Amino acid sequence: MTTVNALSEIAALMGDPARASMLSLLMDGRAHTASDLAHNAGITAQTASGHLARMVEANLLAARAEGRNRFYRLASADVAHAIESLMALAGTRAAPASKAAAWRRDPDLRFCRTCYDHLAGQVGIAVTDSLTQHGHLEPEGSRDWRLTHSGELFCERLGVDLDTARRTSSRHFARQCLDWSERRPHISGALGAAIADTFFKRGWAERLRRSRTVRLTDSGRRALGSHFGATV
Amino acid sequence: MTTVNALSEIAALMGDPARASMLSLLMDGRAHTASDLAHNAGITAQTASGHLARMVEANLLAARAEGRNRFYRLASADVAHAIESLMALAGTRAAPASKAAAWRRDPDLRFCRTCYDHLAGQVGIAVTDSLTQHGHLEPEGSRDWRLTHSGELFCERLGVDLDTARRTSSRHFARQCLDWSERRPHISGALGAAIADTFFKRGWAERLRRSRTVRLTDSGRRALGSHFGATV
DNA sequence: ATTATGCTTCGGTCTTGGCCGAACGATTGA
DNA sequence: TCAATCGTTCGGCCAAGACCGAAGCATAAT
Repeated sequence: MTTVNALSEIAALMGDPARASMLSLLMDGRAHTASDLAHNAGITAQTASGHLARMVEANLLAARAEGRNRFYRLASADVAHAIESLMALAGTRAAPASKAAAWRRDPDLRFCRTCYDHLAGQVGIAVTDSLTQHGHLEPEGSRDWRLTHSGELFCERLGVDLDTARRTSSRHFARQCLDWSERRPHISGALGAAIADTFFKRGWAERLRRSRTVRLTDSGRRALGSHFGATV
Repeated sequence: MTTVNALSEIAALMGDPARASMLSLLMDGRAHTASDLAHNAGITAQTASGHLARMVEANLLAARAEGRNRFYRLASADVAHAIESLMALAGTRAAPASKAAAWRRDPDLRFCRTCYDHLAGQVGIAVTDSLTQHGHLEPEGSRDWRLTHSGELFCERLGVDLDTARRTSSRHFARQCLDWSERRPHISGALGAAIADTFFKRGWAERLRRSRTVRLTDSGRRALGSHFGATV
């Protein structure tokens, strides 16, 4: 039964503190240089290089060379989701007053963050809820959404790049992603990423330096009200 | 940021081959004795005892003493689902002709297996589909099902112990669980477990020795036709 | 009582693998 | 061409932890 080995190999890769630190940083969905990841994990470049090579080998990460830099990112949304599921599990540990669960109570992280490449937290839920309540989005099956005709018009009015989103055929267009802090689904997939892009491009939200936390700007707060009819 | 430590600690626990082997065995949803788990993992009882204690400490497992035996089981369905997500990730490894992915092609496992404590695979999907198509079950939200009035009558006629299922209030009653082989949701939660129980009690299905594989008996095949209007 | 079985704790061995210093290759800029 | 930067490979050091033998403590069977 090789299923056991496969499980332990993948888990062992995630089980090293240095590698887990790198994976956590990469959970923001962006690509980071090797030295960036090394510094963040508190190890030297040589050591990091070995870790990164092993994770690329195991298809957890993808690497892209650019000049003398080398950028690493999570290999797929599946990897991100597996990491999220482990984090959620870690959060439910019984240890009373466990410090390990402190991050789950981080109010900024619960308010707005990136989940791989789309918006999550209260803001992600607010956007998703607004779209469904206005009939722009409908659940389709148990894991997808369907963008209605009115939804297409709404997105175009907002400046969401639907064409590019549709063109990435290798990827689910509109996916339901379970939000660990809100315990409800928000929108992910190519459409979710395109919507998040719009938020960043129009200055409604900005990523924080070294974390998944996203700050909603004042204009973003206004936009949520005027475009989505939501207050957060 | 302690989220990193939490992630690496949980993953490291799953990352040891012996522990992964135990977890895999426990994925059948049943409780196993310490010696059973030790033998299955190919290690001595002392070593296994240490592993088990650590996993209980981390709330991955729950232990129950019975006579001079000690039974261990997965602590929650969440643990089972996290393991499934890692296994799914391991299955998508690029390695061409990888032996690690062989188990994903096991036809018996795809046909019928236990997923923690309910039925999965083609049979699990067939049961779920039949219930929804006859209006006994309706999707509720993105992660649950609702048992309709006709569904209650149907279950009672079948001999499903709805009272007990309802009484386990600590648990979701009817949950959608994504089937990795069929890529569609089947029914889990207390109701899913009660339905699986019925299949075993009435001799429609039987668990195989040391695996998650479930064999559908001849009477089970007939029952699927007569009660559920399904052929598999 | 005595013996057998299941499980655990303790102590010690040994392998695995993470880590860094040093050296090297590749790319960019002066 | 020379220097600076980023990344990698190599070699050796070292600690974490997986493993087992021996012993102890329950519970159950005779």
